[in-house]
Amino acid sequence: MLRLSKLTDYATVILSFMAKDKAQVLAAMEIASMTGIAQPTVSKILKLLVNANVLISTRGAKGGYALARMPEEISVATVISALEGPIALTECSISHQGCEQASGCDIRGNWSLINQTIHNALESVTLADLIRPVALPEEVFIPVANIYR
Amino acid sequence: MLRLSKLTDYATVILSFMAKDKAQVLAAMEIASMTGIAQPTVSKILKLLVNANVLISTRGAKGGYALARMPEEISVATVISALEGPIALTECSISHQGCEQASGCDIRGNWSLINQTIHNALESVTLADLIRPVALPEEVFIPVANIYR
DNA sequence: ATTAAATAGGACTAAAATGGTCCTCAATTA
DNA sequence: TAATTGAGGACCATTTTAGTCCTATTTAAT
Repeated sequence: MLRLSKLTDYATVILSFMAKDKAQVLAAMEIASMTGIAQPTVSKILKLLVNANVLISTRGAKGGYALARMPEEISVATVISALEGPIALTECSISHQGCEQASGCDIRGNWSLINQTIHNALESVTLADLIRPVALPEEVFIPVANIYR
Repeated sequence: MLRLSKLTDYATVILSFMAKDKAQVLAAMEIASMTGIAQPTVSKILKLLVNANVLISTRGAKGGYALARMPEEISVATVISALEGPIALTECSISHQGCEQASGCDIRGNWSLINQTIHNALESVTLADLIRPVALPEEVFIPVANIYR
């Protein structure tokens, strides 16, 4: 489905919450209770975001997590790769190693163009964009079956 | 990793092969031996592509599969959704049903913009583009660890 | 100093998705 | 009628993902 993992989805919810909250430092437990996501899961996600330099953590009592920079400076691409690793549609996009043996492999080189396009799209959207309220048009409910045609 | 499934990857290889081959109709077994992909797997993929109206099948002796239309008319988006279902990064992109209870859900509406962008990117690339030989720059080998930064 | 509150790091388990194979039925040609 | 080929779906093994938990480390407050 070319879909994001659940954890990535949670991460955007958590980050959006943090970006909107005026408090600078929030403990994992606070975030968990505010977002309704289980605390161990929240902690797991926060750790990954710290490793990716999206968040800064403070240990010890009164510790917690804070955004490492302004929401405008945090792209969706960064968040996705923090949770899921590099954004690459095919294995070949990471490295062409060992692809030469497949008879159709020369074709796949063109995937890099597609990858680049998608990466650019995700890079251009920031956390600030995500929290900006959009007037969504009236929701139209479409049964999933219909989407498959 | 936001990556395509292996089957989708195979599908592009198979379709590229078919687009380049002058024969109009190819049996699953022929395709399997030419591409090096196991025959049962090839069959599975071909069936999915028929259901998505990307291929046309002919049963019986001398039967096989042929492209339903010109390579220029077959988008990568079509191929991906044939194999993996609708292209939607988040569940909410398919339907917002039941999202209202989450405190951060109003944020996710903006995902639809991202989805649209990516969908457009994939829609704009066709099978014809995939088989067009590209002069790929000298491959630079980057250890995966470095990509994670 | 000691205690309590937090994060860091990683092991572990259960559930879900994926990849891959196989079997039976239907259609077509020779 | 026999041989060839696709249709459809069941099935299983493997991998991935989600989620939890445990132990160590760090810091603040008393």
